[in-house]
Amino acid sequence: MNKTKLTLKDVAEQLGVSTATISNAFNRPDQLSKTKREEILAQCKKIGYSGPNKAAQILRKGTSNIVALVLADSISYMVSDPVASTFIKGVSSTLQENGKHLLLYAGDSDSILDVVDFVDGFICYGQPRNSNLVSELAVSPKPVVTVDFDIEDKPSINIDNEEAAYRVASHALNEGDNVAIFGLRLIDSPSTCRIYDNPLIDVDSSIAHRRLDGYLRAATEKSISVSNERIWHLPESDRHFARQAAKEVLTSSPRPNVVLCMSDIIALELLHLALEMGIKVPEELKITGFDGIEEAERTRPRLTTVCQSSSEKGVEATKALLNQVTAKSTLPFELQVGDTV
Amino acid sequence: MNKTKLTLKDVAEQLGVSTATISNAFNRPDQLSKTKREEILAQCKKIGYSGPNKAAQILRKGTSNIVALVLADSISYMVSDPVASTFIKGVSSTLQENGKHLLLYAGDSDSILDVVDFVDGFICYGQPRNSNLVSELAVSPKPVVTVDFDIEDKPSINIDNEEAAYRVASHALNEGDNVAIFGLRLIDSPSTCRIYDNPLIDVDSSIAHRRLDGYLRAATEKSISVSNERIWHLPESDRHFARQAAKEVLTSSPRPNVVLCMSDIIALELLHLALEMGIKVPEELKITGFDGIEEAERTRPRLTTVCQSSSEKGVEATKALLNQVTAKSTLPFELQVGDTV
DNA sequence: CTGTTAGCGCATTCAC
DNA sequence: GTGAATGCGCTAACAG
Repeated sequence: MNKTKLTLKDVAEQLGVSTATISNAFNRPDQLSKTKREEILAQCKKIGYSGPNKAAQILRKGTSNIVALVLADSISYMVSDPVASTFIKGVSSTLQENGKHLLLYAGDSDSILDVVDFVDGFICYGQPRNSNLVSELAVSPKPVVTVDFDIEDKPSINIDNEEAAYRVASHALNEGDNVAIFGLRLIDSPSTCRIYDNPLIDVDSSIAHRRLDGYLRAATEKSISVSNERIWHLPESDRHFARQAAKEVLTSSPRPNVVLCMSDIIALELLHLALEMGIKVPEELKITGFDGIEEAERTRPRLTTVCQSSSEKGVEATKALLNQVTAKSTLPFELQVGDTV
Repeated sequence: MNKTKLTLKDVAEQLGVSTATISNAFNRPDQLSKTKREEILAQCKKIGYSGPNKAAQILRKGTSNIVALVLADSISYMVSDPVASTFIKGVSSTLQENGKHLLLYAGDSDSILDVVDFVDGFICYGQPRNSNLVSELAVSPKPVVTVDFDIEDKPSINIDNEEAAYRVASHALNEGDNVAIFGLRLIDSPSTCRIYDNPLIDVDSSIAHRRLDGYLRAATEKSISVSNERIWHLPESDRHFARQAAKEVLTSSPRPNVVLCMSDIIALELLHLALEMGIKVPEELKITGFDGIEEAERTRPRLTTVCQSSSEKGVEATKALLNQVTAKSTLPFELQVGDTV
């Protein structure tokens, strides 16, 4: 048992060969004979040398096999969100297949600078809460792939949110409907509220605004107008925020007969509260969701929603990063008709 | 705009000071005057130098601020499990507070050797599916903290699983009861089944066997015997596995009037199926869970279970790692009486 | 308080 | 196929 950790140099001395030979045995099999290589590896194993030091390799090679997944929010929040965790699944399984490691990075961190030097690239899932990260990613020397939002000149994975929202809303709406919308992060407020005349945030870049565009396009086509006091802002796709909005909307008068929700989580919360209150769905209240999470499939009545495959997004984003793809790509979505419309 | 990335040496030259001064300005404020330091930092900012290269620091200092969280299973599975994701929350928030980064590591990986050189330590949550990892962690030169299982001589965070199981079972059981148990990973099988005479796995180290001990102690005290055909094995705490076990147990004859479940997820699935089948809970069927997840609090009737704070486990494990604690510690649990017993 | 120097452990030239 | 030399970018020790 050696007390101090073996280095490549130690091993080379012990085996009576040069350091390059040991290095090649581990990294470049073509540089030496098969028998010699295997002999060396066997010897190394015997003396307890498990290969070149990774920290040194990172410096020397400039690659670490570590990919940073930058989340929109704190890790705490994202990891319990079913949509985000499904995305993480897709990323992690693809990384694992390719021998890469996953570093989880919070979107409310100050900066990516303290990892940019040693990670091989970034997957950025949703617009980070700290917009500083976006600027840093934009000029990062390491590859970046964004998902559910865009950075100029960087590859991205998206669905057509406007069209998806339009499709589900078109399915739900009829002329004369009284419509409310549960939106996500539309204005700059930490709590659930109607948007009224508050300034909208990230109108150009946020998917929430694309979805809103789609909803409103469908409404307009049916000659329905939706005023700003019928549009709720929820800071997160979270059932607690949703519950409050649901209470407000279901006790408002006149009560809307359609509520378009920007996520399944908030749609389900509304659905539950409506049923508790004895409101008939869809006869008295129609509800649409967004995402297509598993819980929505299990719930009765089944939620009408737009399915996007979050895990596939994760897979595609990871592949795009690993293969140095530079194009932006748009994934398909699917209208899923349930019982709530 | 410099095309090639600036190094500390470049900067030192440009500013006309030595490399050590630049290094000290960033790393050891006490080594130079405040004014000089601030002047240097300002200059660096101006020329676009954001600090010493982290990859080089990792090699030089031997620390990276990266902590690996080794999960029991694939990341895919763990990230959607509410108990695990709550644990991850605790870990990630504590790491973030301390400026550390989180590397997620799958328990079905081949080896920890490809990260051991550059991470600062390991938190191991549950016994990794690949037992090889346990051997490697046992001799790791980097600090290790285990949670929900033990490695000799390494600090750990646990609850008293035997006692917790005993307590909830004692609450549920009455003399003459017909008892079934839904256990986790009791035998080596990838599918739901009764354990019969199959060889039990990890009897000494697994928390599932401690819980089983507790259940059986409570049963024995009430003069109840539980045969091996009344004990189910589920490979994971997953609703799909649970559904199958639930079907089996609810259609078995004589049907048990108490089912002790080793997780809330599987208890809830059993509860749902029982209600679908028109079985009255708790009159005809009593159910206990384990963990105390949020969904169990929301569900009606409320599940009787044992609450353990997974997020606190995460916090404590992280603190133990960062503070180099060496003692094993046991966290409290709490019996949560609901409506299902 | 500041500058010089010697590695951290390795991979890659380039000669042989 | 192999071995010696250079430096990846930095920090800690030391000398001034």
